[in-house]
Amino acid sequence: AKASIAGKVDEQLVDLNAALHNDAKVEIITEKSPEALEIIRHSTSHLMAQAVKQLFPKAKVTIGPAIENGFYYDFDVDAPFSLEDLEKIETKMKELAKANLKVERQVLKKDDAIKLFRDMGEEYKVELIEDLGADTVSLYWQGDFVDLCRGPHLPSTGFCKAFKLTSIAGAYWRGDENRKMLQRIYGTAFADKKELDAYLARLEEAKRRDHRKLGRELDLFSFSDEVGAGLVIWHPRGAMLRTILEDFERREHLKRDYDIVLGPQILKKELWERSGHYENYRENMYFTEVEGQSYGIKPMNCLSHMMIYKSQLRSYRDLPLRYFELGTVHRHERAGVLHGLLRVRGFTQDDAHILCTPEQLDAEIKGVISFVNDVMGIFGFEYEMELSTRPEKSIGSDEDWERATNALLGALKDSGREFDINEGDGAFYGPKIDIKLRDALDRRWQCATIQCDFTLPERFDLTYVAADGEKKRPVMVHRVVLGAIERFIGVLIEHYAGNFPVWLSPVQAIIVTVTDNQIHYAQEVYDTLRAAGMRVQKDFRNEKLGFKIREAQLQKIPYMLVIGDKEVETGTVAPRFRDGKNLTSMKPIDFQEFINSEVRSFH
RNA sequence: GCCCACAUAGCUCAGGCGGUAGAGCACUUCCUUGGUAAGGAAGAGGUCAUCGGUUCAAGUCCGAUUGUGGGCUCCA
Repeated sequence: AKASIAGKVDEQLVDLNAALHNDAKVEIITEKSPEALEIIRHSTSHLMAQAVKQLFPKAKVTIGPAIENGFYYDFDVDAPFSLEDLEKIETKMKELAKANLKVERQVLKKDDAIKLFRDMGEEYKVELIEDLGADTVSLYWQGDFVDLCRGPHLPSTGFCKAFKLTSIAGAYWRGDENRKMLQRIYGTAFADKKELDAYLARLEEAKRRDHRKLGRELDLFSFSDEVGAGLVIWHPRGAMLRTILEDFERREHLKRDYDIVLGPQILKKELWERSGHYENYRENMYFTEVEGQSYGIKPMNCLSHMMIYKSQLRSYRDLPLRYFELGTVHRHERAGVLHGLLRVRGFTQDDAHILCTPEQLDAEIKGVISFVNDVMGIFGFEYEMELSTRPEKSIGSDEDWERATNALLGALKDSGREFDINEGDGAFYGPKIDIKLRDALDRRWQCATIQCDFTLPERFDLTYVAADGEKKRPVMVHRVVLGAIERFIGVLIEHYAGNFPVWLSPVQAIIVTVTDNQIHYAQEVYDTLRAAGMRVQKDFRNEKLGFKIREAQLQKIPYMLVIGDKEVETGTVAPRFRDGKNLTSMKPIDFQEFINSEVRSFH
């Protein structure tokens, strides 16, 4: 039987025992309802706060919401929590859940609530109530514990049946780095143990696929203390993977009428001052000074592209111009944010800048969205789009911002897909569309972005001659499809768990001999396939076949071509796929054709 | 940048209360020529991240630095 845990009255979530009025539209929320998880997690966070208050009476409570995969609660404590504390808290939570304390809602006048929390020494709650600005607030009691909360909550603590505390972290009060750092405890909760276990298993799977682990095991890349944090060193197989992606990108861009361009790594500081980057982004840039001239190592590629535009007088007949560059940039990311390939200091963007007339803007943005859609499909990613609007720290006129925002909005609406709006999340020079892909484990990653910019063309006085002979200002669109190649490869590794499709595999096949007797023939096969452009490797070592198969399997090489006496006699190879399936023997030339057909389906 | 934790052989990890290091895999050599996920033996490998301090004595205790992990803030 499904237990009822809350209710919905006139589309509002309420406690199960909420008062009803005539004509109310009533719905019961059970443990299996889509709304249930959030309530369960929120109530579990209260349960955790109660446990913490009992074990650490001096701890001050702040906030504790449900989040995507669980919940957290922030506490102000004298000493940080330890891992042992976490276990104690979890044990205490189980006790409190077993006691099945009734959870009760109480509505108080603002001043009474402030007095209540002030008397308890809970100054964070006082601040929250004061900022709410409401006349009355609701509180939730369970045993001796009370928390300021909108609700709804589970009827009693016994409904918290499957939870686990997962980690401790520091977190700023109200997310402000100038305010006090609190201690946050993360946990997760589900309706039952089975769902909790499934979630924990998914975490294990994510750990197994971690691109940092696979990157080392598959010998793709490394980092070095001596080189510096956040700077990737690509090993042969990783560099091959990158090259395949880059070749793919060049082809796809040429198909869509982009021009490939290339700018220098360092540009004079004065240019960055003119673009506004020096003003807005200086502390994240690297500079180098020679003979009294300061240069900025580029953190983005747009300035060279604008120089190309400015190198001649442009006519409206030339537009749109689409400049594409696999542009390597350096950004001094703060030490604490670096993370494997996903957040680095030196990386290469598949960057393009489209310069067009205002009339062409809609079509160009639509073109980029369709480009992104094609590429995501090839890698098997679902994705979601978000529009980010003007932030507080920004440059440009209200009029330009409105025009740019409308252009993006129009293209999004025309795409026929759903999208979210992030108010105030745009770049300092313009609004943007962010595209977040979903990988095989349903995690979201930001890769593609489309940014509208009316500011840089103004600052650099970009113009074109319109049909009427007047000089006009072009619009600039910054866009990436994969984003940073480094990050995209990190996501790809985890998405495929290292089992890249054949067209992406750095090594597509490995030739494995059974004994030394076949080396001569095997070498011929190797040379033939290499010459035909296949990424093939050889393993002619004096080891048992089983051992060599195991190693190739662990390297996740798609095809193993076994050559024994039989194959030498018949002039064939015996292919085995990495899933363990053996294919029928075929001539090397036929195998090459077989692989090609698989690869061709992607482009 | 902030909070917490961590740093021992190429990799994964052991090393009570301070007394100059150990395993498995990988590597090298030899034996083995074996048909689809580990054949056998021997050998070589470490300024215990770096710098400084305490101590008769420091992987071990303390501090700083660098790097890494989980978060927070940030991501033009």
